Amino acid sequence: MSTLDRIDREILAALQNNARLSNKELAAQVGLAPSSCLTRVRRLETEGVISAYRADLDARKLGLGLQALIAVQLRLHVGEAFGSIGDHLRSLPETVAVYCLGGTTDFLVHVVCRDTEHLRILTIQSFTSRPEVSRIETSLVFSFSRSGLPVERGG
Amino acid sequence: MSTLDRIDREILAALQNNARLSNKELAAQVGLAPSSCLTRVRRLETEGVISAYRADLDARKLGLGLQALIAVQLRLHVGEAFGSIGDHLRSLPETVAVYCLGGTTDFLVHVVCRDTEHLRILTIQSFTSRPEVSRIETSLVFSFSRSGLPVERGG
DNA sequence: GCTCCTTGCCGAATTCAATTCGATGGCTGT
DNA sequence: ACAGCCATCGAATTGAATTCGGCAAGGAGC
Repeated sequence: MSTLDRIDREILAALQNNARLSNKELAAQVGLAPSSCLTRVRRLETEGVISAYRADLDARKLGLGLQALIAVQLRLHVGEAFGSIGDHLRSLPETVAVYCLGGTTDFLVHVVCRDTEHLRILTIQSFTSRPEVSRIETSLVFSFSRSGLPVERGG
Repeated sequence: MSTLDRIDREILAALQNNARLSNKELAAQVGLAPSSCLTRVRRLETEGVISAYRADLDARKLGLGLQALIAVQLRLHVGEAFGSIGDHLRSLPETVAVYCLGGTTDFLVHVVCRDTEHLRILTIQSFTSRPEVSRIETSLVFSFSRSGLPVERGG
């Protein structure tokens, strides 16, 4: 796997900002011919530097106006169940992100809900009732913003 | 703004999964003619249901092998500085996501770093040294996974 | 019940982009 | 200096995006 030069990084920055940029426009932005640009994008894809292209949706416009972070602490003796509870948390439809952490909190789960009642039922049914779970702490998310990875000078 | 029907939701699910799906393929998946499908996608974009298209990059392949969550607690009397510290946190190149929370933790910041030394300097220079910040707590992120919003039956 | 109007769909025609491929020029190592 | 390698280019081709006119279904008003 080759190293990323300045143009690669410009490509990554541009696609991180707008994944639907046409190859022609992208090529113009980075100063390459479309064919050369396409070659680089393909390489970045196959090497896994670009892992996916995703559309970001507005949760509120989907009727999901409530977001929360749920900190999960497991019982001490459930080391072997670590993976399965992680899979469970990831598989919930309300789950947007799962962090597996070091420290007293084992998992931090970002969930979206319709309303507080939905959240209440979710915490009870999918978190507290699990035997591996020792305790949870739910925090309301007032706002959430995400940005891309820093692509300039990565090493 | 109109309500989302079953086909809209199929479009959203498909684009959430692969934002670079061609309009032709997308149309085939949802059972519409390409022209009709394009009309719907345009509507979802202008209405803001689709807020962005982003390329997901592999942090490790960019030389960013260390991720952390930094919980930030502000001093009691800095209500007016809430916005500015939030902007500061969001503007850091290492920042991937910022949660503004209710509870004892005011902000939770997801950062990516090259290594532990990078993280150490980041926490000191960009977090602890800020006057608005009362205390921080840094947790290592062992793994992180993100999924799309639930698009079927939104509420 | 009829008609008008709106809305969403289709498919052909057109425009434009993606992709392929052979040729060119620079770099590396010998 | 020479040979081999690699990334680039640009023309040609393929294929997709986009536009547009017409059609059919559904609802409102009469």
